[in-house]
Amino acid sequence: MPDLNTHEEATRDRLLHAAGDEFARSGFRAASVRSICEAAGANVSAVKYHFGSKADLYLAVWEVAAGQLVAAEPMPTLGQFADPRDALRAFVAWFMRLVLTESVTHPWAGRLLAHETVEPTPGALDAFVSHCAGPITDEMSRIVAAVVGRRVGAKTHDDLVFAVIALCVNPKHSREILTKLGHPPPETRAGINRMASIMAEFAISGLAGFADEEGDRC
Amino acid sequence: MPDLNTHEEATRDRLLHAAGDEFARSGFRAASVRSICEAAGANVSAVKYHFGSKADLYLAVWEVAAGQLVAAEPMPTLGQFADPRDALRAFVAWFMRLVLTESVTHPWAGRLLAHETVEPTPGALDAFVSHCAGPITDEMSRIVAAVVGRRVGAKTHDDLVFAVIALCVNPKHSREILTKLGHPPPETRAGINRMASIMAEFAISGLAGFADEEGDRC
DNA sequence: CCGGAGTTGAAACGGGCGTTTGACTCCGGG
DNA sequence: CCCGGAGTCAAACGCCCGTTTCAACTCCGG
Repeated sequence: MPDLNTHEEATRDRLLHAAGDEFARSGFRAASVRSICEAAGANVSAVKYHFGSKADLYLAVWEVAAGQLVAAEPMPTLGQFADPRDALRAFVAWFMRLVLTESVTHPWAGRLLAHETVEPTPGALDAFVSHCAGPITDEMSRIVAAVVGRRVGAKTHDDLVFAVIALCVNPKHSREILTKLGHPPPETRAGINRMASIMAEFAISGLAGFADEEGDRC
Repeated sequence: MPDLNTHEEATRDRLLHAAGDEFARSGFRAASVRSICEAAGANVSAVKYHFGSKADLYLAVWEVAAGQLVAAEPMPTLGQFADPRDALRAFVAWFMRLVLTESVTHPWAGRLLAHETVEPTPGALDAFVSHCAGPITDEMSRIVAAVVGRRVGAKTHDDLVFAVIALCVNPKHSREILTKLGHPPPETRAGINRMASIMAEFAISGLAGFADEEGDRC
């Protein structure tokens, strides 16, 4: 019997942590119960015993991830900044750190969100939307509205919101092809912040074009 | 025996078309040989007989897709436009139509590209990069450089190129979650063009911010 | 009529998956 | 002392996958 964790961490907790790492790295579908259990040093039947099924284990991971999320650095909100553009800068940096940081100690939520976005898990989609994607999208929507200032159509507004979100999450979605093309996404905190500031300025200027009609010349 | 296509279209061609549709819809991994053969009205062993394996069938589909791509409307290039911003507008619209149009008669390449970007197929990645992703990225790079005008760092330049690409492909990658959030990507040609024009203006203004240092005010 | 090449068909193979089973150990309480 | 629940384990189940086998069929020149 491996005594390394016998009383330090129960099988249930080891499974939860191994599953969180695996799901955050590979997504629900690509992660396998066997590899999770191997990483946790547990038997495959322990998943059924402690959680019920792979899907239930995934939901349990989501609960932990939500807790990590609020425990880690909080989501910046529009009200905290005098200039809405500063809010957008802070939000983009926060979001990209959340999605791109691969460290084991980092909250799983951002990477889980990235996987769910590309390949939703039917049973977990609603919880994911209401607890994670929804709040992030709502705050981004408020910030975009404040930056644009002018009234734009609802459809156009949503397009712009998801355009900014696209700038943040695309490096994660396209990680492998970007690496193949010689432009791998940043991994360090400094590198992520650097890219985030570029994306934020790009977004601010882009949104400004919708604030003053056709303001690309002046 | 189903006489609907007995001599109209050989089994090999039926397989190729069914596979193209399935791969374009679901990607390589999610598409199954059995469902492709069912759609083609062929036996599973026909894949081995005519192509060798699922991976070889996929490569054959890529060859057809490349042919469809050049046969359909050609990729806009920088040199065709007096104003590089018009080139970017045309390119974004062309790219988004390529990626988002789900019609059966539409070239498979754009949707295959979207799937390969998110989840590369090891054996096909090199061919995909050199024949599809590479040329598109290169042309986008030239257009971005022309729109920005000013010399920016190579890293920043690449970030901006992939930012514009992200604006084009993200609606495809995030289709299901966007639909869940009440903002489904456009399906019709008119809807795609409308969204493309918004993304293009967003990109043009965003790039302009890098052309004149901090030109978000004037 | 024949025979072989080209093609198709049903069935099975081997492997990975999530899940389930049933026996085993351990341990506190009647 | 025995009991019974908690936890763990190896093994197997059923399913789907890509692949393979091999018999049967079609077609056509000799």
